[in-house]
Amino acid sequence: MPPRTGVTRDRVVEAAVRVADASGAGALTMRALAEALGVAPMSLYHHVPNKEAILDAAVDAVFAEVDLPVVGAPWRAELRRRAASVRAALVRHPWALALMESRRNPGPATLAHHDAVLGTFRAGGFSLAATAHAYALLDAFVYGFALQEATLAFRDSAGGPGPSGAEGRPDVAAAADGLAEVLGGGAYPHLVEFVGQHALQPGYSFAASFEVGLDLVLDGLERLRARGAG
Amino acid sequence: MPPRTGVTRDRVVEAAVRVADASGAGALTMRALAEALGVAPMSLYHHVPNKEAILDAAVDAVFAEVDLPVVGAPWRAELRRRAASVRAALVRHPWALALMESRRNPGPATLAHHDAVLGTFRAGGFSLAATAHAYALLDAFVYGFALQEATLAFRDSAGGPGPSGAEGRPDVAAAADGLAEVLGGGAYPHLVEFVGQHALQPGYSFAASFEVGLDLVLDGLERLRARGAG
DNA sequence: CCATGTTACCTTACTAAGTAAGCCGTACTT
DNA sequence: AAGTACGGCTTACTTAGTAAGGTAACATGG
Repeated sequence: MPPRTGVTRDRVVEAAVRVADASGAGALTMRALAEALGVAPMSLYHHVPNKEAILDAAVDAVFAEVDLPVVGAPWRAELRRRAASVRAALVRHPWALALMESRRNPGPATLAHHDAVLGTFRAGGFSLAATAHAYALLDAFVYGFALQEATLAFRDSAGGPGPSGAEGRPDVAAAADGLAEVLGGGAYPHLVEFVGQHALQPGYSFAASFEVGLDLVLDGLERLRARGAG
Repeated sequence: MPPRTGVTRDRVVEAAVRVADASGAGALTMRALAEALGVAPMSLYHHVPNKEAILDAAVDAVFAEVDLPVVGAPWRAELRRRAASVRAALVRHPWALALMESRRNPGPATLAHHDAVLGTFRAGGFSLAATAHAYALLDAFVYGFALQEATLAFRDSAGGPGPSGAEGRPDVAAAADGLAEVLGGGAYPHLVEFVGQHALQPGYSFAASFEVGLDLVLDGLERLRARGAG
């Protein structure tokens, strides 16, 4: 059914991102990918050496979506924007984070990304040593936050019109119930307080902590920079 | 050759951790696990419903290794110790982080862990809202840092008297060579500067950034706490 | 204009992994 | 002593990655 307009490496990667977005990383099989392209499974191997290469390229495609900081512009604003952009990309493509961890071969977009960030730090007055610490801290925060969001996320079904078996269930409720059993006993009092009095309250949003944390991190970087320069 | 002393659920989990530690998450198959226990693959299913449950339990086992903060003791020192302990556990069990992301059922050790951290924040004077932001930031940093370490996967020291098997291979050199090809062209100048002038320099250690980042984060938490209280 | 090669795709089949189904011996209960 | 439940075994089905090799359409050079 799909285009059939001839498969290319780029089309394979594009389809891989689409399939993973729609149905999760688990659904990203060579067969599913082939079907999405209207082609037999083994045909993919004429454009890509193996699945690993597809995953490498898919991760790089996600990096390519990130809004790069402008080297030389005020570092704090640039890196703030880029941090939000990275997080947004990882929210759009929740499967990417898990893959990044296992990828060993950075693609061109990934390298360009690192280069821009490093350049922004350096142009902003960070020493090499300070840049190392700063980059480690900033990305630890961004990736770690995204990791937590991914862990909290119950989105296992994504509303694609897939022909796969029905999967939509009250997962949230189920999880909450599951916890309720355990929590009832009086163990974990602080957890109960936190969940009951805060996390399950109407206005609560985990995502709101991103801005707060990011600003604290950027404050820390500024002090690190000042310290290094002094 | 293994014990053969009768399989139990705990033995299965213990063996799962051992296998994953020794050969990575990819090597953790039901068949490999069965062999490690001197048993046929299907025998495992008499003690565990499925592989998912084993992974859930393995993750919980890692949490069980973490040095919990003492609720009521000075929060900064307690949470500093706990952060280092979490990182150490994730370095000992590099496969755990990837699993955590996909686990949906926290075990008792995991719940106790969260409870202790939340309690430490609360007893330290953090409001519920501040606790939410603080916990998100702190764990984003810890997990994100561990994620980066896993990605870099060089584990540069840690210095403990670990009896773990020898692992030294020219992985670093290989990766560096791979990059060198690409970097040669003059693209990525900041990356070249950083790697050449800093990261590949003798004394460099990525792990050293953990302490620096952690202290900056804790400083931030202190300001968050003061702000919330004022 | 045909033989030859190249490209892009296909069919078959092998291997590894998770696990459903059901058999069997041992040991403890009654 | 007989029954029964437990713990382990064997078999076999399903899904996934991919090795091996086949084929049709088009390009090219003699």
